[in-house]
Amino acid sequence: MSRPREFDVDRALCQSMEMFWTKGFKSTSFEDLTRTTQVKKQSLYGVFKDKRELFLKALALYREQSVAMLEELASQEVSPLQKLKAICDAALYPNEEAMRRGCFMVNTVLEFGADDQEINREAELMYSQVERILEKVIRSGQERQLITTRQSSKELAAFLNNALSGAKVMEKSGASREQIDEVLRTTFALIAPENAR
Amino acid sequence: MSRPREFDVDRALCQSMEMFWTKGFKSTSFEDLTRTTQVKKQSLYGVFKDKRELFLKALALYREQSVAMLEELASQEVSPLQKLKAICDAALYPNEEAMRRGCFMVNTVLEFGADDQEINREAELMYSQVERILEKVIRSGQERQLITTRQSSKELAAFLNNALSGAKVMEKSGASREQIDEVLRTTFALIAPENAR
DNA sequence: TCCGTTTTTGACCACGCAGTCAATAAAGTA
DNA sequence: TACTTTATTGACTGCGTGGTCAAAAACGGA
Repeated sequence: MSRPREFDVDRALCQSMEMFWTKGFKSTSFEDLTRTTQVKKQSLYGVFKDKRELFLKALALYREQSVAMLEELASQEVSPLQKLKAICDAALYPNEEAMRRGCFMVNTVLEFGADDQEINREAELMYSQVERILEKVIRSGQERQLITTRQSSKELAAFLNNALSGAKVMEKSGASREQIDEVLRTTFALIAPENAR
Repeated sequence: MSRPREFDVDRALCQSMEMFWTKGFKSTSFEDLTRTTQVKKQSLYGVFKDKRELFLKALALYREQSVAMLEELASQEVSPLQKLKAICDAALYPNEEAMRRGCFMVNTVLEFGADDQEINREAELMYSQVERILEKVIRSGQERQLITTRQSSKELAAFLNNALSGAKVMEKSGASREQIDEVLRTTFALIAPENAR
């Protein structure tokens, strides 16, 4: 009936995500996108309304991938504290380049600010999903008496998530992994003074 | 000898800082700057080499002002824990608009990323100055047995500073003050379980 | 083989941007 | 008052940008 599309939309979206993650929204030009995706401008516009829609789709993809990775880790058969540590590691260092790029969601929230509702809806979604995962693991740690501070699992999850945000800022500002890990060690030591190794 | 300058450089720098703080580097156009400062383009160029130099000066000014404010708070005659709380409050809510703008330094680090050495030198300077202040207060809290966790003052200062970074991200992402304060309460409760009210 | 539909392609446009130029104005000095 | 020096002013420039247009190409169906 008609000419079929020659490029893989998911692939292009994924590559665009990498680009936006690395350079941010404003600093990524459409030419950057056509170069990395090898898809011509008009073909992208045929699928995505404009640069912003492509960005929002890329951001949602990032959230889905990240949350899926953390959920996977939370379902492993290790102790709750080890799970928490693994989740933090994965959130901060999901792959090789992440140290330079930081967290796409944090970068984005900071770039767009408090006024952009669509962006902030996405960010809140990620925050709540990550906190839900953290809370579940923390609760199981409390049930096994590994975490005995008097705070609720919800409070601790929000607290830990916040510490992660801070670490993601450090990451982007070029702090060494050792510096970041020291902060994280302190954080864990405060949550589980007896059992944080 | 020659015609004297008509505008106040410090005043223009301060106004530029507000602008950059609100909109970031890339999103602030030179026209934004000439409008808020009421100084014509060429006059600004007469004092500052280019937009970037003006930005760097504004960033340094922000750091100086912020650190001075925190130092002032640290020298008040109240208990160390109250001091810490006051410092955190001042770091997060230095004035009315800060909730929307977040922290200029965190915003900047996230905008420029790990590659910009000049920016990161400035950020590291602020980090180290703030941590030095925090550490001093924490140490006095330890000496008075108000803080009895086993971590060193240096570790706790880095940890607290990191929690502040996280809170600054929440701030910029439009979280409510109540949400932020809850995280901060948890943070203080973990540092000083007995004495954090 | 021809037609209708949709993708592809590259040229194109209007705009906002940082930074520059050259003419003019204003001060101090002699 | 004339001269030197610097600040001011507004017009200008070149570039990169997101987004559009219209022609050409490729496919499926008849």
